[in-house]
Amino acid sequence: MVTSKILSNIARHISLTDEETSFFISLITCKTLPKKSWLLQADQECRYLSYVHCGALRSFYIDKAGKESTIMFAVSDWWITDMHCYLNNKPAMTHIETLEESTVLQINRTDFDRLLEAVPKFERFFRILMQNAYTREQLRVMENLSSTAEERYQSFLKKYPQIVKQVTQKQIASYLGITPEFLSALRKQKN
Amino acid sequence: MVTSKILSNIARHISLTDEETSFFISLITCKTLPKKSWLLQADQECRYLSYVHCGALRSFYIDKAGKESTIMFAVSDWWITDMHCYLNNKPAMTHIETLEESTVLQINRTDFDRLLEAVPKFERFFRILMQNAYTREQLRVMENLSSTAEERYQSFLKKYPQIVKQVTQKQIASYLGITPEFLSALRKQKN
DNA sequence: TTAATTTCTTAAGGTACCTTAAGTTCGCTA
DNA sequence: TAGCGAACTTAAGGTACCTTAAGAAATTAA
Repeated sequence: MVTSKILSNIARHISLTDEETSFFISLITCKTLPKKSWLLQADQECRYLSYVHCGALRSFYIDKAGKESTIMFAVSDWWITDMHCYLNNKPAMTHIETLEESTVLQINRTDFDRLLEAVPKFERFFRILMQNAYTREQLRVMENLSSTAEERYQSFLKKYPQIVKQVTQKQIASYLGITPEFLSALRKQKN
Repeated sequence: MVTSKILSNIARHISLTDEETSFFISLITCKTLPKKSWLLQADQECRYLSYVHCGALRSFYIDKAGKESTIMFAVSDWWITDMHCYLNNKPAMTHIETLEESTVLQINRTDFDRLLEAVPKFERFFRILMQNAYTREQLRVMENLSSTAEERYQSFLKKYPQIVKQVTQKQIASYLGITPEFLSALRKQKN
């Protein structure tokens, strides 16, 4: 199992002893999924918080009308789950699919609690992770409220140049909250 | 200074010793602001994280075109700040105004760090606070992407019945991302 | 390589929501 | 208690973005 990447992700915010490191590693499991497979489906129990070692994933919501809305993309070194349902033990509201072959390191809910209890430093780590996730979502809400589709698209290109390379326009459109047809029209008029 | 409310807010997630409690209290300051005053203005340094003891506040963003977008409302027992700028010591992007006379308990950035260092239990407290804020924002993004204005308005009424009583329709409209005129039209057709 | 599938594009017609502007009601302050 | 400014309403005309449908291009499967 490849753990150096996840350990340096963690080391960005907290320092672990060797013992703490091995304990953490004992709690995570590695999973490799082929392209276009499910990491999670709506209504399933959301068992895992996943760190993306490599690959690309997308979480999305399907409303009653059947329309997909992309909640987030996760590429190498990102964390992904249906956070609300993972933390509150509720059936998942979202789907998570692989966009290419992906390897993830996972921790289940019980072990997550054990980890926080045994190594309180992880409270700090996840506080910072949640903090960043919160402010990122808040900025996204602000942008959705105050910008046009064109501006949001330009901002997405600028903010996530790596993701742009790994996902389709249809998926970007559903992240921006517009139709693929309209995104296509926007792209045409700019170039 | 009235501290029982903020202490039971904290006690919902962590238990403090008497000593920890007094240390925490030594770090917070109390401020009462009249109606229609500023807790924060854009471009100012964002010094404080504020707990709303009583009253009602609103944080909002003003874009280049001068349009206001409401980011959040905070009534009694909520926490509010420009989180991104508070945590990263950047000039505020948002404004926070009182909608009525309000009393807030505040902690400045330096003391926030001292608190987390001296009483690591607060890492847990703020992890949970950030977690909840994150999942709330994520649900809002989902709703903004997948629902009509009418649906978002109904959902707002249901989710925040207390807030509805304390804010104007113009402010609700700017939270939903629609014009007050359109909100007025929506309300007409339903009743 | 071809066939099948999916993505991307184009275009015409439609709708949700906006802008402007005016009138009405509400809530302050004099 | 009147008068002023803000909030709310109404309505007409406008625009950003959607829906549908079809064809072209790219990707995948065989």
